[in-house]
Amino acid sequence: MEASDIYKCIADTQRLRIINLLDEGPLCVCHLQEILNATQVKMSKQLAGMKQLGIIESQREGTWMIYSLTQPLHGLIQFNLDYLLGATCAECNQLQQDIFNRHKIVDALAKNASDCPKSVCGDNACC
Amino acid sequence: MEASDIYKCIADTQRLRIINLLDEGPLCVCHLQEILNATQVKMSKQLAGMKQLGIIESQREGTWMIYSLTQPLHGLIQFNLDYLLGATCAECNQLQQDIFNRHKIVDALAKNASDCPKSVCGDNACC
DNA sequence: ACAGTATATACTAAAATAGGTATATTTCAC
DNA sequence: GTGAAATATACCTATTTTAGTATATACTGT
Repeated sequence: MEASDIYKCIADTQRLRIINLLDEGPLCVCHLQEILNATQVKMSKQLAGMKQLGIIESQREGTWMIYSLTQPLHGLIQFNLDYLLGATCAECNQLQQDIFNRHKIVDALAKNASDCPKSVCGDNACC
Repeated sequence: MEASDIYKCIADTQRLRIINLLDEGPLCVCHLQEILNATQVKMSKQLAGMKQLGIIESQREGTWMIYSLTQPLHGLIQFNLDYLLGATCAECNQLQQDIFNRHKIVDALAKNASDCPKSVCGDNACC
């Protein structure tokens, strides 16, 4: 994975937002879709591209496909994520907001075990 | 200048190399061309795009057009440049090598005042 | 005014990227 | 094995990006 591949990836705001969300923990496609307000196809294709690059990986859980960041996260990615989360700009604020929305959605899921993949909200002891 | 604009810019290795070279000091188009082994048109167009973004600026000196990084350099750019110069990867090594070549070329210029824009090699007291 | 050097731009073609619609695959519950 | 849910893929089109050829512009020295 070359530096330029990483920059190409995070140059797209939505891909950057995906990385940011997964940095908080694994998520399945439909929840990413919901938080980012994206279509299923677009999300699936972006995830496929990022997986091909090796930035993320997936693991099936029933009908859900759970995506997570490949560990250890490439230093350059972590570096930029940290920078952006500490900075002030339209995109940076969006990243913060996404994390907030992520918690809201995962918490809501935690109340309904059947909507809740273990690896997403297992910590919330909901399923 | 949004973060994504910056990433899009440095996602191209040659544009990243231009930024790296200019971080050492101003250079004119033809010397960038020489160091990066690029055609005149390609170089001119890349510089125009980066200037439009506000990352670099230009100043005429006779028939030469001298390009330099707009100060202060955007934190995100400086941040990534520092990271890459301290890391080990194909692209990172290239950046180091470019700086080495830059010195060689500027030093050679310093021996022939007529080839040497003041703002490029003025420090070498050649022109 | 003219020739030469450095750089920029117009125009065009090729290539890469992105997004949509329709369809396929995988798994589960019954 | 059938139907429903979640996800992936094939195929097509629109948009963006890139790079080349030819030409224009700006400046200098004569």
